[in-house]
Amino acid sequence: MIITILSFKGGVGKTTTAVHLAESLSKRRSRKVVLGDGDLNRTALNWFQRGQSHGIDVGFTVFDGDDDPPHEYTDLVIDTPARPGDDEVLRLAEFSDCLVIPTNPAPGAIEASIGTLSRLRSLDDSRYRVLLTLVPPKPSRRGIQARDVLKQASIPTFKGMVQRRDAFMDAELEGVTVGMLKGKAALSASESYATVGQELWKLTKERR
Amino acid sequence: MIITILSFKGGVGKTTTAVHLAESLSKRRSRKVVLGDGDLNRTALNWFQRGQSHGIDVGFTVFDGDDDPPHEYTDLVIDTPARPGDDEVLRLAEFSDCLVIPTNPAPGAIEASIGTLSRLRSLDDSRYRVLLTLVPPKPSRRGIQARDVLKQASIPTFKGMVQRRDAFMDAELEGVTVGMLKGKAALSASESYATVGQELWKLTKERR
Amino acid sequence: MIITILSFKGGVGKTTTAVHLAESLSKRRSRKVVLGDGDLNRTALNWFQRGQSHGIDVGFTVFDGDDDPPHEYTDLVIDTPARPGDDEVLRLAEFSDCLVIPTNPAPGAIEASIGTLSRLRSLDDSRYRVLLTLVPPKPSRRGIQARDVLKQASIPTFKGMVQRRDAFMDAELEGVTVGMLKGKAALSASESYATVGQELWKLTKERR
Amino acid sequence: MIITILSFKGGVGKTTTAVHLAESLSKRRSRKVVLGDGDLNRTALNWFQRGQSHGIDVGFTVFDGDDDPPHEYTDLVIDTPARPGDDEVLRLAEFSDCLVIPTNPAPGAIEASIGTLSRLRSLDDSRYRVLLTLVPPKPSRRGIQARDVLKQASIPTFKGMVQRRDAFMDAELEGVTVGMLKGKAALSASESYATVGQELWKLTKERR
DNA sequence: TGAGTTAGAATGGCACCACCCGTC
DNA sequence: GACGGGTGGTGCCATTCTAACTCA
Repeated sequence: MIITILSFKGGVGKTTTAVHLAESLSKRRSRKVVLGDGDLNRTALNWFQRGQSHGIDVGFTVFDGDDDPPHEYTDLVIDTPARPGDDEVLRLAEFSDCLVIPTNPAPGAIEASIGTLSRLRSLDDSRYRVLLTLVPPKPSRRGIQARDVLKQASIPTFKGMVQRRDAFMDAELEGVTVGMLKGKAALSASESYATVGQELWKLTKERR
Repeated sequence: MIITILSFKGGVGKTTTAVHLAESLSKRRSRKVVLGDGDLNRTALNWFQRGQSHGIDVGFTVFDGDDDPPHEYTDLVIDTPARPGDDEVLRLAEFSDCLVIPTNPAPGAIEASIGTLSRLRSLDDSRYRVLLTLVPPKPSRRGIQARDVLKQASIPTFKGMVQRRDAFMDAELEGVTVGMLKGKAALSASESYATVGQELWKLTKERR
Repeated sequence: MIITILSFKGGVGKTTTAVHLAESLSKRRSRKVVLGDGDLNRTALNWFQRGQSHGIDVGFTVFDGDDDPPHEYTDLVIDTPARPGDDEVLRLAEFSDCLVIPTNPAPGAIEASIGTLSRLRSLDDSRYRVLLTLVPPKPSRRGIQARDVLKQASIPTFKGMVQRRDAFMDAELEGVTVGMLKGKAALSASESYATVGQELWKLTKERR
Repeated sequence: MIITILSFKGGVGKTTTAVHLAESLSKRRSRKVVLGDGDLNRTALNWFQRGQSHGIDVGFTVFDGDDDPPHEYTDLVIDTPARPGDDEVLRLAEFSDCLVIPTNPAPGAIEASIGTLSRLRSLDDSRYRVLLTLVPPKPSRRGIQARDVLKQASIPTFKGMVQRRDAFMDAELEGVTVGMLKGKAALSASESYATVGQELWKLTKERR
């Protein structure tokens, strides 16, 4: 299975999403997951470089997107560079079982996603999902409002949203996934991606 | 005076910084400020397109970075596309009175800034400043820690930091600057950029 | 008042003693204390260099022992290089109100102190004191045994002893004194030097 | 084979390391080990002077570093005076099969080692190893943290670390090595140096 | 419109428990 | 083998700040 993560704006948690969806997949029975880091900053590679020095195993393999992938895997998660062109998006959609498009609730990011995705009407709705990330905690309704705006533009979204949490920064700093950190906040953060991973799993069921 | 806003990662508040520093400059006596939107998403243009329909004047002019600037101005603020190359940074520094480099406290953004800036040792320290943006509110020490890390890498930073606040999203949504919104939060947000603007003004004093 | 810290072996807490006795003195009313770092590694200077970057004031001034001391002070604490010769010890004793000789309970350190000090019979007993440092915690009797051995050689010691504690490493790492750290351990560590400082104050009473 | 023990700070267990590595070597088949005491306090000579009166044989010979070594030996361990200069270190490295640099986890000692060793970039990495000594027992993470710091400065360390134990003082007091004492603590202490001795043996394999 | 209230996030302080060392 | 002490980890509470809601 091939999952491609892309976004039309930077800083929306693209690499965080790639890493944690890869982890979510790798926890399923007899799945060998590899994560291809195609980001220009090589954020995912840097992420786990910090952890490898502490001898930590995350359950999946990260490789440079410019290199060939490892020989054997069941699932490939691709972290793409930001701002792909329209044809590039269509090509990636053709190539992948599902496009995951993380977007934070900022007007600019939402607008960029809507602008591009409503232009690409040839995209199959079951082939992609927008994931709301960096959502402010609960008294704020930014997340729900953003999802409403996307729904009104008939753009499919994940039901699950990922809250904005310092634990994600901690995880990146330590070179691990949030699930490997201790504490209530980390657990909650981990669960949010687990939920999204489950949605993704169901969505791609018939294509496996 | 020419102020160039650049960043090595997306989603760190580059356009927000450009807009509010332009506003801060435009409030000084007999200054005519123009903001050149060079961002690939044209975020700044979209921002004020929303406001213009409400007949709002923000005190400065925004123009497409691919076009020529308006004929008369005293200060030019440039919002650049993300991820400039090393030579591009040096060229912009040569061209500008000051580079402003917004960075959020996430490890990836800090690392990208340090990586590039410590490589460019030919950069004059008085020619650029890193601005910490999207800083979590006070119980969190992420902002101070990030500034310490930058200081340790002997990278000059603005003393003032910009907190993460929903008011900035509101402002973008309304097509105005935060200073035009009501409420305590908006006032505080506006003041943080005013402080940075003052630092910037002092910094570029001798070059005016 | 001039207090000179010397030792006949390295790694017995000489700089730690100098720093915390300087602090103890500086807490007395209207005392201006300066600490001269004569150690070859400049440990005391490095110590507070770490703290100064955080804008911390320790209540006394540290200066390079090769330079002239600051103009105005009431008390001068000198951290000397290790292993002074016999004549050097006598010269320092002449020059100072009190020699403080930190020694840990290891056989080699005790032996070195006894060897040198019992050779220097011309030393006035009120002019110097051995301070037992890095003493293992209470079930261990190393500290008391060491003090007995010194007493048997009729070498004057401080009644107070300084326990071995991780808090001292923490303080050095943070560039502060233990009294500035939080926690029960740090408080206890701070009190032990306060006690020694009080003994030292009484001892040098008639010479002030 | 020539093993040189040196350190940039005093009181880090230099002589203890020299003695126990000499013992470790002397236990190998058909090895005649001599230990040259170059320390200014002649700690090693004093150490075994205490034991010789009890008619104890430690398996290797200790001689004064200012004298000529005994005529026949296969391995020479040298206990040097503290704080060698840069050129002295290079000369000793040239002269020896391996430099062993004991360092305790105190900030000052670690810093001194890093400062000197990272300056001497001409040193062959296979020619020296830092040995962490006097490491606090297990709940404390000082040892591991210190090793991480050294690793980050790309300074090679022994994998084995030597814990801080009263048994080492007992051994020095009795004039024997820890392996000759009874009790669980002494056994554990002995094993830690045996492990380091094994690492050292493998490291110098090709040079023998 | 403005003040007070509420929920949630994040840090700091605190007590409690586990592990290990050294003595009896 | 039992006990006292140091160190680190965990869980709990208090504090501070944000954003939304409510009431006058």
